[in-house]
Formats: sequence, C-alpha cells, structure tokens
Amino acid sequence: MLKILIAEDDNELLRLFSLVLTKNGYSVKGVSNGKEALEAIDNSYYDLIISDIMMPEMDGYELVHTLRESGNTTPVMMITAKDAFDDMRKGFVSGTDDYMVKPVNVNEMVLRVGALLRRAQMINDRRQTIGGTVLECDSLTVTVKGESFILPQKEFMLLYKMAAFPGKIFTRHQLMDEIWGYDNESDTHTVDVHIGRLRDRFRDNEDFKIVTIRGVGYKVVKL
Amino acid sequence: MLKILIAEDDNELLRLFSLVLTKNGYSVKGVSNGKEALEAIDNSYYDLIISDIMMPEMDGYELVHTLRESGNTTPVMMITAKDAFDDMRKGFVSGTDDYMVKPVNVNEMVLRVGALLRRAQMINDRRQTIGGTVLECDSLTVTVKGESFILPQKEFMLLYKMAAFPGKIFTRHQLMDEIWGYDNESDTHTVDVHIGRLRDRFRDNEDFKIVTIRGVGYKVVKL
DNA sequence: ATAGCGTTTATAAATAGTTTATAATAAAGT
DNA sequence: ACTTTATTATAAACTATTTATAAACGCTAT
Repeated sequence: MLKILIAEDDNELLRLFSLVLTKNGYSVKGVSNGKEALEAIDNSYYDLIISDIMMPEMDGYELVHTLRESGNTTPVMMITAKDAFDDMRKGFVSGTDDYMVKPVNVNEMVLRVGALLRRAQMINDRRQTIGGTVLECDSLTVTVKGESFILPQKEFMLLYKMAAFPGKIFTRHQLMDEIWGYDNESDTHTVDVHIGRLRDRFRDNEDFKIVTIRGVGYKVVKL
Repeated sequence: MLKILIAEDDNELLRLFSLVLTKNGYSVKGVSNGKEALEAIDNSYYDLIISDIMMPEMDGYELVHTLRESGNTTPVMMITAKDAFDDMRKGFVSGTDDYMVKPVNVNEMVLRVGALLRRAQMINDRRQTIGGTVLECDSLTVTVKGESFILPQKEFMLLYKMAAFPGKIFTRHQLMDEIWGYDNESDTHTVDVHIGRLRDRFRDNEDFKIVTIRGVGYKVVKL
C-alpha cells in the first residue's frame, strides 16, 4: 500500500485530506509542520508528500529544500492559501512537483496524487492487466481467458514488475534489487532461470512475451 | 537541449506557447492535432508533450491513450478550455501528468513544465537524436521512422559517441580509449571492423553517414 | 517422507568481439 | 600516366561472452 505523508497545521484540513486519501486506498500519516515531517521521513518511507506552505516551526519551502538538499526525491505536492504567482514560483524552484491553491478540490487532489505517483514509477494498483491477461498481486494469481492459476512468488513478482512498464528494459540487477532486496547475495543468474520458467508457462499466451536484450536485461512487450 | 512537442489547433496560442518555451531554453515543435503529434513522435524523440484536449482529427485524450497503449511514457501536460472536473478526470485517467485550464498563465506553465521534466529526467533514459534517428543508450536501441532495433554494445557505443558530436573527427585511439578503456590491449583495427558493420546496418539511413578521414580517423556527418 | 519452490551447477547454443588475411583505395613519388 | 606505399575496407575464421535449458540440490511446510 502506498504511503502518503501530509504536513498541514490546520487540523480540519488535515482530517479532510486524510479521510479522502484513505478512502482512495492510500495509507496516510499526518503531521503539523516541516520539522515533524522530516522526523517522520527519517523514521519511515513515504511514496509522496503533501505539504502546506505556511506552517509554524518549518514551512513548506524549507521542508522541500531540505529534502532535495539531502538527495531525497520523493514527489511533493504543495498547497497554499494564496493564489500568488510568486509563491508558486518559489515552490517549484525549491523542488516541488505539483501545486494546488486553497480551497482545494479534494477530487482533483486525488487525481493529481495518482498522476504524481504514476510518474514516480510506482505501481498504482495491486492489479495489472496486459492485454487480456490479468495479474493480481495479492493472490499471485494470473487470469487468462477465464482460466486462473497461481504462480510462485518470485516468478509472479518478476512478471508483475516488468508488465507494469511494458517496453521498459530491466537489468538483472534492477530486478534482483527490487524483488529480492538490495542486500541479497544470490547469483543474478537465478533471474534467468525464472525468466525461462515464465516463458515456459506463457508459451501460448497471446498478450505479451518476454524479450531478452543481450548484454542489458529483459523486457515485456505487448503483442 | 530538451525538446517539447505542442499539439494545439489555435494558431495564436501555439505561437504564444512556443515563444515562451523557446525563451526559456527549450526546443519546441508545434503541430495542430493528435494525428500530427503521433507522426512527429514517430520521427523524433520529445522529452515532454503539451496537448490541447479539443482538436480536430484526433483529440488530446486519444493522443495520450494511444501513446500509453504503445508503452510511451513521455510526460504529458493537458490543456483545456473548460474548468470541468470530469474533463480533468478523463485526462488523468488516460495517463496525463498535469493539467491546466485556459486561460493559461504561461509563467505557471513554464514552472510546471520544469517540474515535470525534472521528475521525468530521473526516470527517462539517456538519449541522442541525429535527424530522425534516435539512439537510446540504456537499451542500446536505435529507432528510425518508428522501427526499432538493438545494436551490439560496442557498435552502439561507437555510433553513440560519434553522433554526440556530428562533424567532430575521432581517432581510432580516442574511440578505443573511451569505449574499450584506456588499458585495453586490442588492435585498433577492430574499430575499423565495427565501423564497417555500422555502415552496413545504416546503408539506407538518410540522417547521417560515417565518413573516414584518411590518416586520422572517422566522423559522423548529418545529411 | 515428499511436494513445491528457489537456487545453484553444468552444459549447450547463440551472439558478440577480435584477429587474420586479402582486396580496394587514395596519396605520393617517379 | 604508372608504380609504390600507406591506409582503409571487406570477408572470413576464430575466440570469448552471454544466455537458454536441463537437471540436481537444499530448504520449508505439510
């Protein structure tokens, strides 16, 4: 589940935003100023940050600036009371990714959050379709033409990861890092073996195939 | 220089946007509907697309949808006349990254374009274009007129290196040092062989050719 | 125990890269 | 203009690297 951090000193608003985003399937944590936001980020990982500009202790500009300074690239959406161009400029310059003016239309916010997360190359959905093939993350289930079957975890994750970005090439290391974890010691060759098994399973599938890019890695292409 | 494609049927607006973005250091190409946009994208690479929604021939939704369908992940900013939530929803759902309502504040546009590109650059691959030929470094892929194919690493690197500075002459030793590494023991003659193979592959290419400077080395020249 | 999954190992096949040999070409000298 | 010489092009043989496939192994949970 994708985690969103909201920094907003107005309790009413914080409650509203949290409610809406939670309803849309995000896990939300709220704090009331920049300092607390930084602490929260230090202690945990967030996929996106929504921050008011004007806050006590540390304002939104400073928060984003500090984050970017330290190499953090988490997408940030700024929210402000004033519809002043200069505020917006300052926001974007300090590294903000999107900007909304109060009163905020929460439906628009949900859409913009979705777009930002998508762009950040995260998977929005626990489910992925490629052509007529449906991959269901929670149950590791693949459905093709009404027929469902379950894949072993590693195989499923491999396919899921690559199918999320058809055409994009993944190196063995990228795949290992993302699915096995950064500290994994296993031979990257085990990726090859799993790819082989996937190919075997989906030999007759008409929706996609796995292509090897020699010297680079693999990709899934739609047919 | 970052390249932006604008699809907008209102000539006045197209001129305005082009002017502003050009002034801000972008290379801009304008087209007047979705069909033309797709053609432009087939023939060259763009870092960002700005598209009106309502256009003759093919509208903005269809354009984005077609792009995403084919695996293209170029960031897209949508522009619309109406401030209707449903339009926006439709836009975001079809894969848009940002959304602005007319009348567009061009300064805001520049900021939003900057933010989108910043985020996209983190994700997108290193590329090089020479005429209509696109070289994609991370996948060793060359795309000409919509046709893509993969080159062997050494060949790709050779071409990529030389195409980065059209007209500049590279000696065999320079190329060897940069691509093979300073300590490489191989005969410089192997460069010749690779050049030969590249010439073979790109015999029909109309964008560039590889010229030999007798006694010195090789260079890529645009046609 | 045994069935399923993930990993490793071994070997075969495919592709890439290098070297060698020979032919073609351009420049310089006669 | 012809020959010589140096340089580059092309083809083919050879070597090295990468990937595919099969099979064996070990772990874990029934």
